Amino acid sequence: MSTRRARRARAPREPAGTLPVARVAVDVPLPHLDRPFDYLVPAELDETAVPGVRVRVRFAGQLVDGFVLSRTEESAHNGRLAFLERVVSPEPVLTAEVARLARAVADRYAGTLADVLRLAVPPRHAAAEAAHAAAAAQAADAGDAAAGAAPPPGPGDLTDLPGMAARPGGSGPPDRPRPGGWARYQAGAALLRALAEGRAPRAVWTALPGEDWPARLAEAVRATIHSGRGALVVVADARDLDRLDAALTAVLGDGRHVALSAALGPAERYRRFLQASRGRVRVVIGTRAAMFAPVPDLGLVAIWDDGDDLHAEPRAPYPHAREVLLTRAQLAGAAAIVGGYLRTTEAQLLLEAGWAKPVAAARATVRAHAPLVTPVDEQQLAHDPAAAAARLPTLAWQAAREALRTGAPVLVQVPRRGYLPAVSCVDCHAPARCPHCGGPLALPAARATASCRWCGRPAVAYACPRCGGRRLRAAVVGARRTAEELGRAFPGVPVRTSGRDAVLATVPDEPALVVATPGAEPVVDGSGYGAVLLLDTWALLTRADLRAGEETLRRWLAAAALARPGRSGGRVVVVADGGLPVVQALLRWDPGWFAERELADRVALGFPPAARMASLTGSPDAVAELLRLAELPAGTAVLGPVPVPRRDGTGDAEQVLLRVPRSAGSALAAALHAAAGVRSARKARDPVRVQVDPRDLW
DNA sequence: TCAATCCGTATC
DNA sequence: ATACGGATTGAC
Repeated sequence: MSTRRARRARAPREPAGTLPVARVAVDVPLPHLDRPFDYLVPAELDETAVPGVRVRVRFAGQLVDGFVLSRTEESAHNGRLAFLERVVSPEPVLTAEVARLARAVADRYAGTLADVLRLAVPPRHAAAEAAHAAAAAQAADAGDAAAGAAPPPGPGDLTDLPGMAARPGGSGPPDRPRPGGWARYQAGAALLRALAEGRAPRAVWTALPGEDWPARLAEAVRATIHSGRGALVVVADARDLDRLDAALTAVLGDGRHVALSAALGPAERYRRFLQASRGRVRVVIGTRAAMFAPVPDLGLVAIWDDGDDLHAEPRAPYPHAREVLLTRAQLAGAAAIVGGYLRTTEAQLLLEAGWAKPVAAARATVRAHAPLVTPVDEQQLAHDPAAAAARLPTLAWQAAREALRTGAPVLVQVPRRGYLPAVSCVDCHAPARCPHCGGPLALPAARATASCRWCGRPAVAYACPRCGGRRLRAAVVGARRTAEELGRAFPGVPVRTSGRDAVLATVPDEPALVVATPGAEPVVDGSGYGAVLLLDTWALLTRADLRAGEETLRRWLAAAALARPGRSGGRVVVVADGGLPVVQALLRWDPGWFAERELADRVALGFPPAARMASLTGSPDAVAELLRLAELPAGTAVLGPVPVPRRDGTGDAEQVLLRVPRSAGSALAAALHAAAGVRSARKARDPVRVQVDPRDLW
C-alpha cells in the first residue's frame, strides 16, 4: 500500500461547460440497479465522453465499466453527482440504435440491460483498435474521409456494384437491381423492388427446394444498399456463413461486407466490429453473435433457417436471433426477411398477425423443383443381405442404386449418435417399445438396462413382439458405422461422411454415398443428389419435445432440398409412416400447410408461440419467493413446480412454468424483472434463473 | 443532550 | 463492496 499514492490530492475537477451530465449504463448484474446513473463529465473529458463510448465510473465505491448513453444539461438526481473516472476509449461502440434495441430485448426477456450489452458489444481489444485507427487516419489523409471516424459511404459510391453500373455511355440512373431468382416467388420481385426503393417490407420467405439461398439473400442485400441503407443477415452456423460470405463477395465485390462469428479471435472480432461501427462497411453477416452488430442506417435484417436451435443465445437473458432481429426491424423501421425451407410456427404467427407477408412460390413451381418423395415402412427391409445389414428398405436401396447408376451422388441422412439413446431389436431392427405403455425404450447409459422414457419401468426380460428376439441395441447407429455398412451394401462406391467433427461443405457431382448427420449435409457441386435417403427417423419423431414434428420436417427439408428435381430423376426415400402429418408435408413439399397445422395445435394447447411462457429455475425456496414477490398479470397460469436436474449435476432444482396470453407477455416479463429486483436488493444469495420463451420447452 | 454505534438501504 | 442516514444506546 503506497500511502503516498493514496494521499495524493486529486486535481480539482471542473464539469464540462456544456452538457456536463452523462447518463451512464453501468455494468452491474443486479436487476434492481438496471437503470441509467448520472455522472458529471470533467472538462478534460468533454470531447471524448460522447454517447456510446466505454467509461469507467465509481459506483458504490467500486470502479466499474459502463457506456455513456447520452449527455444532458441537468440531472434529475437529487444528490451529488460523481465525476466520470475516465473514458476507456474514444470509440463510440454503442450506437443509439443498438442501445435502444438492447433495452427492448432486456425488457422482452425479463433481463438486464447490462446482460444484453455484454452480448451486443464485443470486449475492447486495444491493439485492434489502434491498428484500425491508424488505418482510418491513413484513409483520412488520403482524402477518403474527413474525420478519423469515417462517415458511412453515401449511396453515391455504390454505383460500381456489379449489376448496378450505369450503362456504358448512358447518362441515366444506375440500373435497378434485377430480381433474379426472386422472380420465381409470388411477391418476390415486389420484395426486391421495395428494398431497392428504400421501403421496409417484411417477408416470411419459404425457399424452393434446390434454392441457392445465399445468392437470393445477397440479391436482397444488394437491393437494400442500392437504396443507400445497410443490411444485416444472420445464419445458424459457420458453414452457412461461409456460403453467404462467398455469395456476397460474388454480388458486391470485395470489402463491402464483414462476417462476424464467435469463432473469430477477440482481436479479429473487434476489428470487424469496428469496421461496421465506423461505417466503413454497411453490410454485416454472421452467426447469432452478429445480431446486435452496429449497421449504419439499417435497412434490412434477415435470418436464414430460423428454426435452427443455434439461433437461441445460451447466455442470459437467452434472446433468440429471430426475435432480436424482428424487434430491430420494428424499432429501426427496417425491412425483415425470415427465410428457410421450413416455415416455423413463429413465422406462421407473423403471417397470421399480418406483420409480415408470405414470399413463396406457386404450387406448380414448387412441384417443378421438388424431388419425388416416397415413404417406406421401416419394416420392409431389403432382401439383399448387405442392404439389410445397412438397415436399408428395398425402395431405398433401389433408389440409391439407380441414382449411382446415372452418375449422381446419394445423400444418406442419419441422426447423430447419442442424439437419443433409443433402442431396437438386434435381430429384426424393430424399435423397442415399452410393454406397459408403448413408450420408447431407452438406454440411460452404456451397459444399463433399457427402460421406458415415458413411464420409467425397466424393460426386464424384453421380448420383441415381432420376432421374439431378446437382445436390444442402440437404434441410432451413428454416421461412421452407417458408412461402413453402406460401403458393404454398395461395393466399389466411394463413401464420404460429413458430421460433427468433419463437416464437408461440398461434394463433387459423381457417384458416391454421402453419409451426413442433420445440419452437416454437403451441397453437390452441380445439379444435386440423385437420391436422398432419410434413415432412422424414428429417433427424431419420438422425441418428447414440443417441437419434434417441426424439427423433424426442418431436417428432412434441408436434406431433401439438396436433391435434383423429380423430373430430373431426383428421389427422396423417407423411412417413416406416410400417414404422419410431418411425412405428408414432406411428400407434398408444403411447409406452409404444416406450419398452419402446428400453429393451430399450439393455439389449441396454449403453447408458445401462441402463448408466452417463462420458466423459473432454482432452489424451491428461491423459486417460491420470486413467485410470491412477482405481481403476475391477471390470468397467469402457474404450472408446477417440478423437480429438474441441476445443470451442475448437484441434485435437483425446481422449475415453475408461467403461461400468459401473448398480449400479456411484456407485463409478465416486467413483473418477473421487478420481482428479481426486489430479491437482489435484499441481497438474496440463492439465484433463480428466469427464462422467457425457455428453450428446453421447445 | 450529544457522541458512538448499529443497521438498513442506496449505490449518480 | 462502501457510504450514508436514521435509529438506538449510553454517558454526562
